[in-house]
Amino acid sequence: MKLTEAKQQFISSWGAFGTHWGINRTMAQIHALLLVSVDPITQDDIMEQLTISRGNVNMNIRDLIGWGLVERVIITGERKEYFTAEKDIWKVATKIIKERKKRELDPMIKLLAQLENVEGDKKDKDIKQFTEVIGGIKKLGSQADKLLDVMVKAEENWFTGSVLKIFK
Amino acid sequence: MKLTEAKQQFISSWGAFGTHWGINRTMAQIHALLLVSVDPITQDDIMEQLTISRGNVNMNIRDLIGWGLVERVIITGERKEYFTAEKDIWKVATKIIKERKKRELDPMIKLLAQLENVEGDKKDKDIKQFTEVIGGIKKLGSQADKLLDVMVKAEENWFTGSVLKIFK
DNA sequence: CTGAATTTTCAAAATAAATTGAAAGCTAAT
DNA sequence: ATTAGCTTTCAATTTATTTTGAAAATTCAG
Repeated sequence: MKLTEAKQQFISSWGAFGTHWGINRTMAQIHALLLVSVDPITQDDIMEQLTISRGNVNMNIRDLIGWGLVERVIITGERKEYFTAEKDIWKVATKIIKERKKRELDPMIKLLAQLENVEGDKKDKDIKQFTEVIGGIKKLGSQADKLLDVMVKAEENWFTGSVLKIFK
Repeated sequence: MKLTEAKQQFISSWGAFGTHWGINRTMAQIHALLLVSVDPITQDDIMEQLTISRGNVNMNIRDLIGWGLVERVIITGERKEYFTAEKDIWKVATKIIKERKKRELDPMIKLLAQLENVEGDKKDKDIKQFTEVIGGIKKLGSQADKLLDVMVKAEENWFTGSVLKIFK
């Protein structure tokens, strides 16, 4: 496979994968394009390469910047803004984990904690089952939360090493 | 908060969370309803409680069964089918992990492996950067894959224990 | 300050995804 | 073999999400 074809394939597949994870297809594609672009590129470059509108590029780029995955680059002498993506995949992963944890996992745990305090007789069959299920999810969520915290703070080789160690 | 209100809250929030993870809102709500229902319930019960159509319930229930999260229950003497959800959250989590790994992570790693074999001079700047990025994602994906494999095979207390151990 | 270049916004349009409901398909009892 | 009771399917509709593109806002050079 040729490089151009491979890049194209990567961009389109990355977009498809994104949709399975609650990520907008175009955002994932823009991210993919920036990942495989050696030098910073402009909004016009992105519009052209992915054949999407200016507004679309602009909104998604800002989202990606919000996720800390892309940043603006000022090129002296140039009027236009250039963009570049973080290429270190471990950093990309930790940023995504950190952000999703904050946006989704943390609020969920908070909600579950509230639901656990349902009023009524704790010995009642229905209440018992409800608090057990909610408590179980909360516990699992908190555990995952802690694990992800450790991962985010750790170095990539910690991840690699620990996993391999588990296998002996 | 009263039990009925808490259940309602859980169902609607669980549905909302689902959408952030690429899961259809209604499927998540049906799952939530089954999680907090002590006894098995019928399609009609679900239709009524969530005010959704028969077809919708049927399709999503079948999907949930496909994920191994819900199962049919035959109640002797009853003509209707009843449904019940796995209540052990650890089992729920491992089933979801196993299934998403198979459906999404594994194919992604396979694709990346193909893209790594892009033809051309490995010293070429563009090719080098491309294979580095793809290789990095593949490595991270494989590592995650292995970690998830271990988790799925392990017991819940392994997860809890290991995490706590990391904290010393 | 002026205006050309560029970025941002957002209502409207297009597209994609979820939902309905009625018809068709089963199944089990008689 | 018939049929009532229940389940499944899927084309049509509704709803939700994404995308567009032109206008407004911003930026910066002269």
